[in-house]
Amino acid sequence: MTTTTNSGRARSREGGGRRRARGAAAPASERRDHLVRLAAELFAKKGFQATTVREIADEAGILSGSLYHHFDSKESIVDEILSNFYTELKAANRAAIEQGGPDEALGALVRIAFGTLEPHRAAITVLQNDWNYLKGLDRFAYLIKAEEDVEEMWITAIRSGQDAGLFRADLEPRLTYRMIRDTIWVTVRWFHTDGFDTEALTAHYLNVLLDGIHIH
Amino acid sequence: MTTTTNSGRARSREGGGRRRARGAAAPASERRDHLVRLAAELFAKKGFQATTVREIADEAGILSGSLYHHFDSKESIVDEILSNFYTELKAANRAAIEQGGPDEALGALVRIAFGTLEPHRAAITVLQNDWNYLKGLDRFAYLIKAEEDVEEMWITAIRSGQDAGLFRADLEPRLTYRMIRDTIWVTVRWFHTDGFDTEALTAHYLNVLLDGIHIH
Amino acid sequence: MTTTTNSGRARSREGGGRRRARGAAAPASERRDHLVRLAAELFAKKGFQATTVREIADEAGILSGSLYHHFDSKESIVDEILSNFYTELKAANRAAIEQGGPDEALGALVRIAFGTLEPHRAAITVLQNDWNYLKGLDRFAYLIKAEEDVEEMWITAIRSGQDAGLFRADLEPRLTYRMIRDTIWVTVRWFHTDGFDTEALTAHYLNVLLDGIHIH
Amino acid sequence: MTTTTNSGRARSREGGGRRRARGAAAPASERRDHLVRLAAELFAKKGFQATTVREIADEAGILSGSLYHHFDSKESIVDEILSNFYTELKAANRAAIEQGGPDEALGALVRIAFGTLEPHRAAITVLQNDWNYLKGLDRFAYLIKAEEDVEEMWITAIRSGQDAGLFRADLEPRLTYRMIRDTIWVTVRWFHTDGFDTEALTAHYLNVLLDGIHIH
DNA sequence: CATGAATGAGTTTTCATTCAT
DNA sequence: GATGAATGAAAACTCATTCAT
Repeated sequence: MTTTTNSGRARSREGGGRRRARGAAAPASERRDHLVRLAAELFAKKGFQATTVREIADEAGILSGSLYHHFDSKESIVDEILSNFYTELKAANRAAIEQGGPDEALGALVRIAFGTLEPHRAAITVLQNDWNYLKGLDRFAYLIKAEEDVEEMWITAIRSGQDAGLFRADLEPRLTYRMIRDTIWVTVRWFHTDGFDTEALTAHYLNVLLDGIHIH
Repeated sequence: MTTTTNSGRARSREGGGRRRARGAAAPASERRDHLVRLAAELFAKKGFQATTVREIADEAGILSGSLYHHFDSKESIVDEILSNFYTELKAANRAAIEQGGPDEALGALVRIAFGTLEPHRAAITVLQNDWNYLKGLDRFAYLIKAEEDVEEMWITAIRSGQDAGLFRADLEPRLTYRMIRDTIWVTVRWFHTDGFDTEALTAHYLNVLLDGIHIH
Repeated sequence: MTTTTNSGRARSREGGGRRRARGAAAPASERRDHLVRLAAELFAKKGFQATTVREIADEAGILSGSLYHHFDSKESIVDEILSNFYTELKAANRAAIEQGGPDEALGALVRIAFGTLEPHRAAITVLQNDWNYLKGLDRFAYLIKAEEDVEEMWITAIRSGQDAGLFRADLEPRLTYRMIRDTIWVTVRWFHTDGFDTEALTAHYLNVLLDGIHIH
Repeated sequence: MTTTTNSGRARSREGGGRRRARGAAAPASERRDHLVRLAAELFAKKGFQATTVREIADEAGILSGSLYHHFDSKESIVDEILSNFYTELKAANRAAIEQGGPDEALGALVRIAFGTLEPHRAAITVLQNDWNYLKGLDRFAYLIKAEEDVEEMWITAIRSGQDAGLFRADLEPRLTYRMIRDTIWVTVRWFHTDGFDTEALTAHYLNVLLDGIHIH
């Protein structure tokens, strides 16, 4: 159930290749991490497909071929970005739901979700914009599993709140989760550029989500 | 304020081309409409960039070159899809806000938004997934204007509700609009596949949005 | 057991692609056949890997990218060459072993093998020189099967000769087949260039093979 | 007639390089020999072109760049493999043809040829599979000469047998040599893997070659 | 001796688009 | 309207080789 990075496997030439089959995760190095970060920015800004490896290399001040010293493929770069994101998200969520009552748990999940917006802006953006394309590639099948794991945690938290009589019983948990998740993550498209700060945004959302638009 | 289709203008090689000049709306024909619909499905499923004209042609049972008897370019196909959507949406919204109080108006806007999900599933999907790319193209600048027009209608409705003491005054109208719009449209990714029906979905959303998750 | 051409399947982008999935064999056309023949010459002369698609295109007087209008990949070109060869060889062999006694059958098999040298010089050359590389690719696994089919025909013929008391019983059929086959095909490397004609070569080989070097 | 290793000469960029000039045989070392052996295995398994220096380095547990402390180039590795082979083969052949009559001489040449199959499996495999490519490189011109020397020895032996009335006079010596040589060496492709042992194989071949398939 | 990073020139492949028939 | 063939520009990727540390 460990969402290990896929980086490094699935070489095309099916014959003999072996190249970094051992451990699992790619051989982290400072240089490599730096390149991943540069690529992430570009992927977020222009989209995965629309970003060329040349652009990534240009950004790093090297030639495009030189990128392949560090990565197997363009896909393996985005793989690293996305798997990092899910690894962190799952760990944070797991810690969150083990403490406090349903209200605290749900609040924590929401806050974590908002909290990922900045550090993982690129990953979330890519997930929003390019998932439709990436999901078609075998290599990213594991992300579907990761997302399901996250969903389960939310649903559990929502159910607890309903059982405790805190949350409305007529809410369909899965639907509610998706609504909240998408509502939060979709803001990645504009919250940053338009000068809202995360704190205010989080507060606003929690407010509306928990208490509605109507005046009671 | 007429958002005319852009089809046919702004050819990249502006040199010799002539082909249906003067913004005259594209020559509608059954065959053409059919092709647009096939393309829309593919754009929605695989993304605009990832869909090749060959795939569109394949789907139609013709060769890719033959598509160019009907369209100037691949872009002009998606243009048609998107402009149709905005034309309809704006018309519907305009009609909606001219009737009833703020509560009815907002409810109508929400219902219209949900109502576009099925007939314009492809357009909305493309807008979600490929907008980041498309917005970079001059030809689609008019869509930014269209979206702003829509935003204005929503904001007006929300402000009316606040002024009437119906909606909470602490809500930032623009933020609230985006939150609602994104929340609704982002469902295009799963509402269809996972067996929820539009009616139930709309009700659920309105419920949560207007009255919150908490029990009052 | 049909050695169908592999051309056209195994597209890389595993997602949605379909492109010519129907029938099986690629859509034959004169142009296409011509290109295959040009490529075959080059593959034979320089080896599969050492021949670039640019060279093939140059030979045809088109640009390298234009080749992909006709073929999926460089591999699919060589696939066509090799599968054609085995299809013909198997058909000819099958017809041969159904007539006459073991002596005639073996003679016919040898003659067929020699007979392929000229029309299928390229295929045999590629098989000699590049098989080591090609066999590593999944796409060519079917050739292993084809070769086994051929082997079986020979072994059956040899066994019949032994059972009939015509051929020496101490000969290991499989070993003998391979020795003969390789002996014949390996000549593809020089018989052509050095001015031997097929007739004389065949006679010489049959002579030595059947009656040995020694004087009796 | 000394077949000196070519290692080190004929660098492609003849401009600035200097590195171990003057045909002086390469500096043998245990480490170096080990690397050559590893490379030989890979060349035999995958072909010269298809084997990357990275794979060789991987096999040795070092980085590809480090290989260049031991070798000038990838070509110089295969050069070492091939020249070793021919040096040994010629020496052995020379010794063989100086003793006994034509029958013994031819038998000895055949036995030597078979005897090289195991210790020089890689060299012979490369010669079979990659010669077509390598022969195009200036650096390997000397191998053509070496092969001609070997051919001459065989032809001399065969002619002696014919002159002595032992071998059939109608056999063309050069053709016969090539047939025998290729017949033997081509087995390098399967004799090893399929469980035949050299002894049995040699006996079988000599048997068939000298006395034919027919019963006399 | 080895590493780690990079070069540079090449390779195969992709695909929207054009156009004579 | 459609075909079939091609263009052309760019894409991802490969890999032997170099070299400062």
